[in-house]
Amino acid sequence: MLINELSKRTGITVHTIRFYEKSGLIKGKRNENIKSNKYFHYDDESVEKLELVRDAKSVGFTISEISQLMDAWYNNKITITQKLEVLDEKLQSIELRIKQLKEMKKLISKFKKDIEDDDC
Amino acid sequence: MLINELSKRTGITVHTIRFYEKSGLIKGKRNENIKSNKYFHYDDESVEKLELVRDAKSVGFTISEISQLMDAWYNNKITITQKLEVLDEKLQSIELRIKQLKEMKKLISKFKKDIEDDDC
DNA sequence: TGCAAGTATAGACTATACTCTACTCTTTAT
DNA sequence: ATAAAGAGTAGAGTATAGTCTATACTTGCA
Repeated sequence: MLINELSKRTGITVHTIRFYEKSGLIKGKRNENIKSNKYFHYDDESVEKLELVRDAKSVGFTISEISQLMDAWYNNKITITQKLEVLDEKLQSIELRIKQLKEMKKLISKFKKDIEDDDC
Repeated sequence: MLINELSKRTGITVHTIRFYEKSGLIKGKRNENIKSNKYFHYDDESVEKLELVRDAKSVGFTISEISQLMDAWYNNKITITQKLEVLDEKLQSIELRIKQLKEMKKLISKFKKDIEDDDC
């Protein structure tokens, strides 16, 4: 599929997809048999990757962290040990974030309760 | 206390504190009796606020979201109903983030397991 | 008294993550 | 055949959140 369809399938704009391509998150392939244009072709893996990007972004991962995750997911040039290291690191940072969010939740809830009590 | 002490107490640089002041997160007070300088004076509330800024930032809140929280915490110009609205909204966004983080955790754990199983 | 250290303001600079514009070339539909 | 739509590249512009520099004034200590 070309970039327009990839965009429609993922809901990510063509501009942003090109930005991700430049950032190395996804890679379109040019068809060697077609000499008339330089269009990039994308497969289902690109869709999958962009969905991962969207999910990882929503939990606060940066492009460079997502890049690391992508390598663990798809890159066969790094060893299994290295992959597991990246994944464990990300799991730990997720745990920490959950912990911090729960603390913030407690703080806001407490403050909310204080306001409600003062009101009576 | 002056900005230097506030910086030492919170671990936030003088530059960043000034940036937060410009952004409206904290407000130093000038002493009307002192005509020779325009130094800002800060109290314990400023320390408290900067600690809240730090905690809220660590869970991914933006400056403008933190600004809203600050208003709910300290600003008496908005009604209790409005304060509770802001707090409920933030609680909901925290819940959502926790949910998303747990999903991402599950995804990474599953992928980790797949790698470990393939290894055997 | 002098000068290093502290304070304020304005504005430049950086990094991240887009977002958009200009320009060129290709494809497709009429 | 031609014009709109789509694709590519380069580079400019935007928003957020700082970070740093220059300049000028004030304070505190030897």
